[in-house]
Amino acid sequence: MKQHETVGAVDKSVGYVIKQVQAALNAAMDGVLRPLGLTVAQYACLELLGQHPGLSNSELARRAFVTRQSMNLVLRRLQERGMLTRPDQPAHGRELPTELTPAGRTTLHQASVAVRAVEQQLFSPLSQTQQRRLHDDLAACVTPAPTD
Amino acid sequence: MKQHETVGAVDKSVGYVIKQVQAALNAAMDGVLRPLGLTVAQYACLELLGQHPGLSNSELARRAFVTRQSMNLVLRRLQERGMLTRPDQPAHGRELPTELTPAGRTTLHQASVAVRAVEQQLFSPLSQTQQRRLHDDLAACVTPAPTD
DNA sequence: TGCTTCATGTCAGTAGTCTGACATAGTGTT
DNA sequence: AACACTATGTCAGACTACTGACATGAAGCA
Repeated sequence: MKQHETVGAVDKSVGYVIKQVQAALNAAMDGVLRPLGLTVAQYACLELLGQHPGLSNSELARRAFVTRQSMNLVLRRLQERGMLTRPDQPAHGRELPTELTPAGRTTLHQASVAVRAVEQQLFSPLSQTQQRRLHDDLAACVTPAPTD
Repeated sequence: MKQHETVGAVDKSVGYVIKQVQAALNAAMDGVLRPLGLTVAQYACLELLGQHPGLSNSELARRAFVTRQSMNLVLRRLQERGMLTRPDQPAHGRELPTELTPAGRTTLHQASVAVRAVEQQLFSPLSQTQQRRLHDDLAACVTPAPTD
């Protein structure tokens, strides 16, 4: 309704724009994953396991930016659906290394293709060079210090 | 534990790095806002109202990237704590324009200072020029088309 | 005027995530 | 060997956010 408002300070904030892009990406991912019967968290779990087989619950949680308890539920749901397997006995400590089943790999492939397309479309306003620069700038903010 | 793994594909994804930075920012904001008795969503609501007084519930929800229902609860909590006021009768349609109270403005000021410091610290690895470039690149992905 | 369409505010139910807590296994220190 | 410390998996409860639905007010059109 009020389009005549001048651009406020939040729009100048990098944090706000990051949240904006992240929200758009999340909504778009949800749109393509829902028909596949997957939530964004479940997809993240499958993608991580596809690239790093044998990750434990805690490690998956860290890399998906959720708590162990949340990831535990995600794993349980996916295991019930036969998309992954966990050993009954811990191999090393208390860790239960998780592996994808063939069914999980199939679902992951479909989801991965769809998500990749969504991401590509979202960042299409940027050139390949700009996208790489964007990636590196963001990565520099989360890597502690390039002291080595 | 497994540090010898080569960097996987998700780390090359722009979407993943965005999620990573957003998670770090959210955690850091939560850390400084919790002592003030505010959630991130409540802070976002106050900040939006501080910069755009009189926004309606729906408009606040859109700008904070949550649903109307969620923002409705946020407003109710903040109103109970005397930080904002809503008219009993809608002025125009069904919109109830919200305004900050002096108490709300005071709390907002403290929170705003803290959040600004957090953000500044998170993006400190980047120069001012790089931060502006980062902002513009991200903004280009959410603005439909610069055809005009 | 009457009808359609859309947006807003709100209620109820559901699902997902978080916090707090506990037992267990490995590591390091004395 | 004994202890403290850390990390993992898991259970229970509370909280937050979302989906679905409804009534109301405004705007557009026949």
